[in-house]
Amino acid sequence: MKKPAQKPADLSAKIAKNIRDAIISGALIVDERLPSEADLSEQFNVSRPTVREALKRLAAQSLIRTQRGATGGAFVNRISFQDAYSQQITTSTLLLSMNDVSFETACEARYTLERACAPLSAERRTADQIATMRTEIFRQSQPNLSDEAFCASDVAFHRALVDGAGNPVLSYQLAGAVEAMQPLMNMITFTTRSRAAIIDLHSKITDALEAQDADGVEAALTALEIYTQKLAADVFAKRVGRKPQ
Amino acid sequence: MKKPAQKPADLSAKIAKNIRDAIISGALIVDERLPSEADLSEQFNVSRPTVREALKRLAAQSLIRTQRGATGGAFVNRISFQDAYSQQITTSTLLLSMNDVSFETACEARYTLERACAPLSAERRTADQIATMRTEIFRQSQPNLSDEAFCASDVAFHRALVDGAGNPVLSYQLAGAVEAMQPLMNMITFTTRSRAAIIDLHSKITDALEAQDADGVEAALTALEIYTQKLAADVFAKRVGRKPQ
DNA sequence: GAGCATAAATTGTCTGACATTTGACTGCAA
DNA sequence: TTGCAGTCAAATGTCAGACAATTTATGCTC
Repeated sequence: MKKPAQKPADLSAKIAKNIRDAIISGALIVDERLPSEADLSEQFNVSRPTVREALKRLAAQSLIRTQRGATGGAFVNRISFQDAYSQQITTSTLLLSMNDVSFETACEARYTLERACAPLSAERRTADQIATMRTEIFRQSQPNLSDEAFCASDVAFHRALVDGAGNPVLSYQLAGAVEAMQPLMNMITFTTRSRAAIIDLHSKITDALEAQDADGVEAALTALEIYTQKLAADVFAKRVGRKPQ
Repeated sequence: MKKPAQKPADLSAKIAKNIRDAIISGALIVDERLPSEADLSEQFNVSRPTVREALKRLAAQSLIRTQRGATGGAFVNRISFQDAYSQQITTSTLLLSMNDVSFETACEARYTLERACAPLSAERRTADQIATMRTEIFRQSQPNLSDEAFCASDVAFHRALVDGAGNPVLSYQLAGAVEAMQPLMNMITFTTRSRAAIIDLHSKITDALEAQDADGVEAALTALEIYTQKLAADVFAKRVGRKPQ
């Protein structure tokens, strides 16, 4: 007996929620194999395509992975920091670009969070991280560097600073804040003069970090925030001047 | 002419990536309608179920929404802070529970980020937020409160503190850090004595915030972090004592 | 012109089939 | 017994076609 006229109301979303809750609650543990698609379609009394749509939703959140073949199937995925990074960056980037978040607000959030890392980084930074920062500073000083490349190097510099805190949870949380700012930063055209100012502040930050001077790092970060805000304000003022509407 | 033997290699993932990139790059703007599933299946030369799997992946990330009916279809979704919150909390919670992140590390990250908000909150907190915090403190002082309810109130208290900074980006970033801690916090059994100590510190925080004393807020938060870490250490010590392995 | 019935477009779901992949099994030979 | 090759089976990946449900637009009637 078939039931062709069931209750069409986003069944795949319901099934996805059901399985997701099982994973979050711990009823399904890491690396555990889910029933096969055929079994699931029987359990939930839906067709296999519907089950598959549900599984794809979960796969999009990195909650499961699938594997073909005889011993294949869907397995509960251990979410890696890398997975979480990239997801958060995607979400944060779109959130900023779609919601008319002002440069000012995003910039303030970013530097506020980054300053929070200063004490820990000053205490724990490794020689490798200092070296990375100095490498990026050198790269930033190359005159023929494009604005995009300059921004990318800037991100790498700040990530090294954050990673210096030696706390993966902190690094993860800040990855979104720092990287999501990049598209906004890319709107700024960096002149030779402004690059020099930024590089100078980057050097101050690195020096203070090497000297384990937390207050010095914070002060330089604050100066960098103020300078960045000023640059952005100039850009926007010019745009308004050129295009009143 | 059919091509039954194409190139089976996660077509739905490729299509999803294709559309996702178009959204991120701005080629598809908010509220723009995607082609119908039939059109997409023709464009990408795949079947409709495959297209649907791709769309469900995007829906799981809140990148699109779908609507049935004559003028229905898939539309680029404006990601709300609410959407971003819940996604980030899910990811952060699982990240912590699946990766053996120590209580110590997570707690340090959380309070580090929270302290970062202190200066801004001290400056901008509204009367409403102060009132919310005092309400939660009162709730926490009820003797018959369950541990879970106590933790939930704790989260609400700290969210009010963070929201006091008046920066939605900051609130969004910290939501993950604060809420993801809750399952870890729930492992702690709060005695009457420890609740009293926490409530006392919460009061100190609120008082300092009301007085716009940023240093006072930071100091109280640090004290709270130290006390929380001590509570957790005691719990773990007891467990090890009871269960040697 | 207003109201109602119908049509059309689109997503949601089902069914059945085939392709592909990959581990396991079986049987044979050394 | 061991090693190897071929076959098989289970599972996911994909396709095709169909029907159901929903929502809007259209046209017809009064």
